[in-house]
Amino acid sequence: MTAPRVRFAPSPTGYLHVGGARTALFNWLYARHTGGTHVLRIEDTDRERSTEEHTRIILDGLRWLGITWDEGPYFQGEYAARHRADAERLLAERKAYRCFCTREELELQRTQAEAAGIGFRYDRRCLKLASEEIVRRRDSGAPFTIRFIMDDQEIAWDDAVHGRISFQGRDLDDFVILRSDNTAIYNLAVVSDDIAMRISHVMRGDDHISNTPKQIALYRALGQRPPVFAHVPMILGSDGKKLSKRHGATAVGDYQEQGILPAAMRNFLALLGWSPGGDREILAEDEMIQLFTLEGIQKKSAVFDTTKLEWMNGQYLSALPVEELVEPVRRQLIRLGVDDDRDLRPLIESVKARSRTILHVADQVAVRLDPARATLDSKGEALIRKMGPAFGRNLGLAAAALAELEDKDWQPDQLVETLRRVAESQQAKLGDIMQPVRVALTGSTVSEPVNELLAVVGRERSLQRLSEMARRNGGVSVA
RNA sequence: GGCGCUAUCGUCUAGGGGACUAGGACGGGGCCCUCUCAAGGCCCAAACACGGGUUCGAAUCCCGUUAGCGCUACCA
Repeated sequence: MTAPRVRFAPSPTGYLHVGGARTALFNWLYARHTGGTHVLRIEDTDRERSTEEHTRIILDGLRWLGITWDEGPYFQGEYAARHRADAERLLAERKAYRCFCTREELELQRTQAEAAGIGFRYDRRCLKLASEEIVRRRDSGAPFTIRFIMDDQEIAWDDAVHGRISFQGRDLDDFVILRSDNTAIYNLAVVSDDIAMRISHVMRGDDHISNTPKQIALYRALGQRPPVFAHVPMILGSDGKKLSKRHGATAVGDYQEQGILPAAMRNFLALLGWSPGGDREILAEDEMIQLFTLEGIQKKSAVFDTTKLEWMNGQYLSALPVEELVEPVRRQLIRLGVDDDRDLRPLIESVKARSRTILHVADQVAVRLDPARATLDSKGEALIRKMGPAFGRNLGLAAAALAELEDKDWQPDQLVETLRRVAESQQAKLGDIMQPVRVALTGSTVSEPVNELLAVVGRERSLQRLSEMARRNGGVSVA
């Protein structure tokens, strides 16, 4: 058996949708798993909606996810001549015919059928035209499309994910394969290209299932054996409807913006509609490739769960070496208006375990670079209210004690010792000293251990902020 | 309306006739750890859509019902 040839064939009429990205991922995984070839083909035959900008965004999104291709990108628009030749060949072999019906006429027939409660099926009136009539109309310059003759027999195939699927030819109508402007319609273009590119496995969303019998008929009419079809389930929004803009972020670029790591996105997408069997959740690229099979693809559509994506991103974030986060975090800091040339590594290290996205890391790093940026959140406010005057007083005492430490002693061990002594001298719980410090420095009651926080913020900035907050809350300033 | 696809915890899923008291993960709840949170560990709640078969035995095979979704263009 020769190595499979698969393709990802997006149309550049919008951004790279997560559903498309997942289809691309499956194709890529299958190619890598089998040692096959992954072909990228841009289906830009819808001239009205296709743009180069969209093509660029799709390519960028694939690269970001680490999805590579071995051939292409090919552009479908460049094969118009072959599409036309295929249509004309079918016409010459009497497997297709010219249709002179206008859009208006067809629209009328459709609405009439609808009103009668019957499904519309083209009535083949142009197939019945006498040949002199056809010649006459053609010579008079009347525009026409080319329609493919659908036979009435059953068309069935063994889908690699669904098993046997069967349609009756009589339920399908003679569909248009070539527009009156001589350009191919989707079904013809796809089949023509897949034949030319020797595609052996067509993996695509299962919203294409109903196109498949038409395409199989086309393969046969063109004297070719159809490829293996694998229809992968769709991705739904949380309401169970097809994922769309209404559901918020649907483009791969949106998640990149939100600080999701490509490896996390890839892992999450792989597990949406595919399972390696067993309990595996976090899968490295090579494991994914090794374990990927068509049999593991789910039949049922899957709901995109952002919360789980973020959890997975958190997993990747904490496993990632700090070095690899420095650049993405610095980029984000600049967008936040923070330009500081300090070494970010210790700061990232101290916050990344508590973060789910790069944005979240950057926000926290920004506050540690400059505690004056800290804004009180509801939990911080609640603590101040709850502690009353003790908040400012304890803060003042802590600041005074910490001020005694010299720069070289501003280390986690000494810091925690100092604060413990303050607590003991006041016969206060450690938390009553620690929490005000935490709130003063971060605005919230949540952070890394306070001693680490102080160390990372640094002596000068910490003392300044602590005194400031103590003063503002009725405590004694030491600065 | 027609045609097609699908159906296990709220969500992602494991499960291929007996190993099912239906497992894992996210999310939720609790406990431990602890200055807080996260992480980690332990625990709890939570599902085989319904009805018929087949079989000694069905989440698993078959049929029907219901529901959801997709397609039904000179879009892709």
